[in-house]
Amino acid sequence: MTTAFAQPQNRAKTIPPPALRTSYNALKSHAKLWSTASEISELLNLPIAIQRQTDQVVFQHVHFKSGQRIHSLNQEFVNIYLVNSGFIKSIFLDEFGNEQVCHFQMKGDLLGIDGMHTGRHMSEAVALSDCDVIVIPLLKLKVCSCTFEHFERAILHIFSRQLVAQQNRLNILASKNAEARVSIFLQSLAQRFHLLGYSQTSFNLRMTRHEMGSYLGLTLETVSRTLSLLNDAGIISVQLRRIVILDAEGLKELTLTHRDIQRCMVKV
Amino acid sequence: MTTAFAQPQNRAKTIPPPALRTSYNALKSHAKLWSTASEISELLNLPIAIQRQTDQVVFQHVHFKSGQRIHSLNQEFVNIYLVNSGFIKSIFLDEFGNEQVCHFQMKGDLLGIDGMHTGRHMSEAVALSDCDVIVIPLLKLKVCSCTFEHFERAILHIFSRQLVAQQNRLNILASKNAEARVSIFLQSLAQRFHLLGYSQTSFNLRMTRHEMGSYLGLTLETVSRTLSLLNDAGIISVQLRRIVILDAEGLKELTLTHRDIQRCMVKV
DNA sequence: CGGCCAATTGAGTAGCTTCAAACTTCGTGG
DNA sequence: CCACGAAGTTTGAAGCTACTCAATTGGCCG
Repeated sequence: MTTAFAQPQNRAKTIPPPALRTSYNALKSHAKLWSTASEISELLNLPIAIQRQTDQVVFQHVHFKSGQRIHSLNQEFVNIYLVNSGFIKSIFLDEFGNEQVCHFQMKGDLLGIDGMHTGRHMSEAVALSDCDVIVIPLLKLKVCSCTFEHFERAILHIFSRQLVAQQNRLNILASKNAEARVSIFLQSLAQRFHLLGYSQTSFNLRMTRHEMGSYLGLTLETVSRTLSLLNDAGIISVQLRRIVILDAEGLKELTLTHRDIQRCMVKV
Repeated sequence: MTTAFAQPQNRAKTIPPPALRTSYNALKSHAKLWSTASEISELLNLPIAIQRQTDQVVFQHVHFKSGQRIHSLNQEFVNIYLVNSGFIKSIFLDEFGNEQVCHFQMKGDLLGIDGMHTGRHMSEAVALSDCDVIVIPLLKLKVCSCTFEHFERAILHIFSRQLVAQQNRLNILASKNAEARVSIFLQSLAQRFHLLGYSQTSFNLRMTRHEMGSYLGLTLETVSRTLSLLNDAGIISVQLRRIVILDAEGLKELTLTHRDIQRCMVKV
């Protein structure tokens, strides 16, 4: 039985901001405290499994309340975090402390790998709902190298996956208009909810218009306007954070910019 | 003595497009054919060195002429590539075959890691000048696991570094205007040339305005106009692809958008 | 020289941002 | 319980940035 790694200090250290988000703790019931490497592998949806012989090692789960920080800027890199339930944003702070949303993580997504290279986290992660997070003490794992080796290989795949995903986002920011960006975002959310077994046509956004805008490279007003537009067009129904996708096909069509269509015509 | 991995078929297979770029083969003279893992580690500028005992393994260098493909879309993922000399663009092709430039690679940069996750390359890499590229057959390395293990650890760091770099680009595309984007781009190029021992104030661009625009999320006209603007302001001198940075401080100041300054003021 | 491609420059416009105001929701404290 | 304030959202009007379309110039190569 290999040792387990306690990480309780993180939980209480960061005080949540006064604003308490709309909590949605549907998942809070099946609270687990420990996960094996196999379970983690499954959660990560990896092509190669982290091998079973490492299942003596178990990883601690930590709960975060809405608004709490999972890790913060310049914090020493010790752990990576795997979301088991809840919704998290990771943000990048520029020279002036303006936040730029990097990603929204949910079940099965990994956090905090940005700290590996420099040894310090380059970003912050903040819970947008109550969360259950598996703490993987990557550096300490080096000690029992048999486990680490498998983990490294797994993480390599995840990195590759994330790099491709980032690439995709770059392309979107570089070439799509507001309508396309928002509809791609909604579709992506819908798909992610679907994969987790939730409705893909009806869901609650967990982020503000501002956070959405930051993620999509738009202002909050443009996001709001675009949502209203899709609403008026009958493609979706928007009621504050409640989204219902009424016309999935129509939404898909919007991902093509005027520009895309023209370029397509030229080729044909 | 472990085996070395030949990879000659790549060289001749892809025919270069008719347009032959302005070649600038200053580095062509010290043509090497093989590199050890230590040499590679140094080239990659890694915090942890790939260990010396792996130096029995050597890696083949392959030459590419300007316009040739290093790897192409959907090609099976076998190798990753480390640039030893020359200038390369990696591009992403969208649904219509429009290219979106992901990155410009030069000495010490890695190519092709995007293929790891799916087993096929998600992007293409095209030489913008004559290049010398070290071929690292990542998958075959798994056989002699002692080497692979060290490599994996090294590559993990590189991935982390690249993810942070991508994050940065995302922030730029999401929040900076044309002026800021172009000046950040020029500064980044200047610094990279500097690190390689070249002049950081005077260099040749190896890419077209279109490619620059694609990378920066701008049209070629906007790039051209912005360069002319910086030229007229006396901050740089532009003569087609020849760039001279006249006022590095002035260039740095341009990286702050009107928007940034306002937000900064509000905070103070 | 002519053809081709890259780059520059201009004019007009679409789309997003900015600024501003009104409204809703939610939590807090009287 | 209601009033209040803070934060989030919506919507309008005006302005500006970057895009589109178009014409021209300059290099390069056959």
